Amino acid sequence: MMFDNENDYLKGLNEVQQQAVINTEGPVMIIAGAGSGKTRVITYRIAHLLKNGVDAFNILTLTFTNKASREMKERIATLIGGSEARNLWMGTFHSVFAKILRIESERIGYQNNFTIYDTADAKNLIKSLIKENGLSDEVYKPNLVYNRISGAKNNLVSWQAYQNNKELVAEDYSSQKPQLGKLYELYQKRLFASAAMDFDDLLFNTNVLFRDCPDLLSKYQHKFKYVMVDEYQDTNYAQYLIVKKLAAAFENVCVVGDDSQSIYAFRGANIQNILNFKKDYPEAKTFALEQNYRSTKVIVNAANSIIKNNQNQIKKNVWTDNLEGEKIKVLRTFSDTEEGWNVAQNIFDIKNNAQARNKQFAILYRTNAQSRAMEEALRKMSIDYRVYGGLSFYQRKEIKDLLAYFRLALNPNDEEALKRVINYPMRGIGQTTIDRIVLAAGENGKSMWEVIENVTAYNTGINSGTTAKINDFVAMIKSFGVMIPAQEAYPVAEHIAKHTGIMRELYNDKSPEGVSRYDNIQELLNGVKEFTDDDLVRTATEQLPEEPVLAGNEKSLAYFMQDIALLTDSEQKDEDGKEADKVTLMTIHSAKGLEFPYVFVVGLEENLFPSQMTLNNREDLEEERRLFYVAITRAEKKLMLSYATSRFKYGQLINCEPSRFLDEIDQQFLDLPSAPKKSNLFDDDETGGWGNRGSFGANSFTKKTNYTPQSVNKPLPPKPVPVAVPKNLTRLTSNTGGSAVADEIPNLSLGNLVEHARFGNGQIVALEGTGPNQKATIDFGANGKKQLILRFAKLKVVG
DNA sequence: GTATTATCTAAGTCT
DNA sequence: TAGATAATAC
Repeated sequence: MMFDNENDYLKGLNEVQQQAVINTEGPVMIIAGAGSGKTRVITYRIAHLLKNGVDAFNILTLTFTNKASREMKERIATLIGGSEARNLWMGTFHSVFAKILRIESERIGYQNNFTIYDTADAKNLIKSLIKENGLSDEVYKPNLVYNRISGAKNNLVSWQAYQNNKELVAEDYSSQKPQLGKLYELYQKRLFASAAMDFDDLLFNTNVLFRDCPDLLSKYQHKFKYVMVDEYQDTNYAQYLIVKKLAAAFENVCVVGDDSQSIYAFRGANIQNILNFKKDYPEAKTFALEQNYRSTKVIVNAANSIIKNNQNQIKKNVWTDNLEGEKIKVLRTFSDTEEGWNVAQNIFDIKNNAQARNKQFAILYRTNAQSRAMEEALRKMSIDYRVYGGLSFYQRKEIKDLLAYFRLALNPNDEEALKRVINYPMRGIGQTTIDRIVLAAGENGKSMWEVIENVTAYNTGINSGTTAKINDFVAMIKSFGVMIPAQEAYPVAEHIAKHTGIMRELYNDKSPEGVSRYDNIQELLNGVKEFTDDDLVRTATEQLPEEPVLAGNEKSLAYFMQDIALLTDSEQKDEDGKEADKVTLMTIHSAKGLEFPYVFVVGLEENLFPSQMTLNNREDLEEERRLFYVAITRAEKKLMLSYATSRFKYGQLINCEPSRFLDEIDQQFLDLPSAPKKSNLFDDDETGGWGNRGSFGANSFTKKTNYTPQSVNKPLPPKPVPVAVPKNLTRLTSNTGGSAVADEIPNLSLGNLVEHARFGNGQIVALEGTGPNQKATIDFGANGKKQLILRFAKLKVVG
C-alpha cells in the first residue's frame, strides 16, 4: 500500500466523499452527480478496504463497459500498486459472469467450452430460424425478434415462462406475431445444441446457476464479501438480481450511480433499481456527491437547466466552485458536410489560440453514422483523430472468419461458425449442400457438425464429390482441434490461418481492401503471438480455477478466445507506445464516464437527437434528455453544440430542424450565432422550414438565431470568385449565393504563389474540385507539399 | 456451384 | 449512399 497514514488518502476528498469511502460495511448507495469524483470514490473505497485488512480476492467490482473497467483498473493500480490490484475481481457484468460460467456451467448442463455469440451471430441464427420455419422476415424482422427475446431474458423470463405468460402472448397476438414465443424456444434450443450463449444468456444463466445450485451461490457469496456496482442506474433486472443474491450473505453492497445518467433503458436497464434501492435495503446509507469538479459553472448550470425538464428523477443539486467559464457556443451550418468543416475549423482555431492538444478534444454524436462527415473534415485539415466504436476490429469480416475457425476447432457444434466458414475460402460446398445438411440435422435432432462428421449415414442426397469435400473439411477441423490442447495459441493460430487458405485468399487480393484485410489478419495473429509470448500476470477475473476448465494450458487458443470473447471495442495501442495525441470521436453512449476539456456535441436536430424513435412517449424522450445531459457534462472548459439545417439520409438531402434540447437550455448560457442581417439569405424560411417547429410553437431558438460563419473572423483573403457548386447542394447554395465560407475562396490557377499563415510561401502544383470543395496541392518547399481545402486554407495570393 | 448484375432497404445507443 | 440479398447468367 502506498499510504501509511490514514489521513494521507482521505485528505484529497471532500466531506461527503470521505463518508462514502469509509462507510464500507452494510448497504450503501452513492448518488454521484456528473463530474463529482465518482471513480475516485470507488477507487479510494477499495483502497480503504484493503488498508483495513480486507483481502483483494474478496472484493468484486462490477462495471458496465469494458472501457470503464479498464480505466478503473488503471486508476486502482496507480493508487494501490499493480500487484495488489491484480487480485481484485473487477470487470463488466458480462465478463465476470462469463468466467464464472466457464467454471461452473456444467452444473446447469452446458459444456464449459461454450461459445459466446455476439449480436451478429445471434441475429444470423434468428434469421435462419425464421427461414427454416417458413415465417416471413417482413413480419418477423430479425432485429425485432432479437430485441423481444433479449428483453425477456433481461427480465429473467424463460421461453417456457414466456409461452405461459398470457400478457406477453396476447401482446404478440395483437401485434400479429404469434410465433414469437415459439421462436424464442427454438432459438434457445438451437443455442444449446450449438453449445452457445448469447450476451443475455451470460446473465440469465448466471441467475439459473445461483437459483439451482445453492452451494455455488454460497460459495460466491463468501468469495465476494464486498460487492461494488458502478453505473447502477444502468442495471437490468437480471443484473440487479445477481447483485442482490451475491450480496445477500453480508449485505456489503455499494452501488454507485446517477439516475440523471441512465441511458440504457433500451437494453433493459431499469432506472427503478436505483430509485428503489432504499426499499430493498431500508438501513442503507445514502451519500450524494453533488459538487462537480469537472466543468465550468456555465456548463454545470446549463446541464441542470436541461435535466430539470425530466419528471422522473432523484432531486439533487449539482454545483461547482470552478470558474464561470465561457458561454456554450452554438454552431449552425447548412449541411452535415459543412458541420464537419465547421467543427474541424473550430478545433483548428482553439488549438492555435489556446495551445490545445488534439487529445483535449472530443466530438460526440448520437449515431455512429455521423462520424463520417467529421472524419472527412479532420482528415482534410490534417488533424489526427480516433474513432471509437462503430465496426470494431473483431467485427470485421476477415477477423470473424478466422475467429470462426478458431471457434469451430474449440467447439465444432458452434453452428454459426460452421456456416460461416464451411465454404470459405470456397471449397465447393454451396448453398444447396448446406440446406441439405441443415435439413438432415433438423430431421434427426442432430447438430450440423454431427451430420457432416458422418454424412453418408444420413439421407441427404449429397453427391459423392461433395461428400469427399465435406470429409476433407471435417478432417481439417478435427486436426485443428487436436492441436489446441497440445500447443500454445500462436502456432496453432498461424497453422489455421495458413492451412485453411484464408491467408492465401487474402494475399492474392491486391485491391486496397484486400491488402487491408490481409493486414488485419496479420494484426490478429500478432495479437495471438503477444498473448502467447506475454508472461501473463493475470488479474483475478482472469485467473484460472484450481483445475483448467478449457483445453490446454493458459496459453492455449482456448484461453485466448476467452480473453477476446467480450471485447467489442479494440484496445488500440499506438505503435511506439507513447500516448497518442488524437481528437476523440465517439457516440455519447460510449463517452459516459469520460471527460475532455473541449467537447463538441454535433447533430443537434429533431429526429436525430432526440432520435425519431423516442418522440412517442415520455420515458424514451426523457432518456434522450439524459443522454444530452451526459453529453454536455463531458466538457470541462468549453462546450460547443452544433446542428445542420440539412443532412443526407438514405442518400438524399433532408431538411432538419434544430433540436428541442437547444431550446431547453437556459439561454443565458448560450452564445448563439450572431444577430440576423437583413441580407442574410439564411433568414429565408422557404428553403426548408428550419424556423417553424409545428407543435412546438414559437421556437425561441430559431427565432433568435441566425447564421453567420463561425469560422471566418480573420482578415479576408482576396476577392471571391463565383464558384460552381457540387450538384447535391445545388438548391441550397444557389439560394445563398454559395456557401458562406466559400465566399472567401481566392481565384487560383496552377503556378500561383501563395502565402499560408502556418506553412509560409508556396506554389500551387495541382487544383482539384470546384466550389467549396476545391482543393489545391501546394508545394511549400521546406514545409513539404500539402493538400488544402481552399475554403479553410486562408491563402493569400502573392504572385 | 459460382460470378455478375439488379434490386431492395436501412442508420440507435452497447455487452 | 452502401451493404445485403435476390435474380440471372454462365
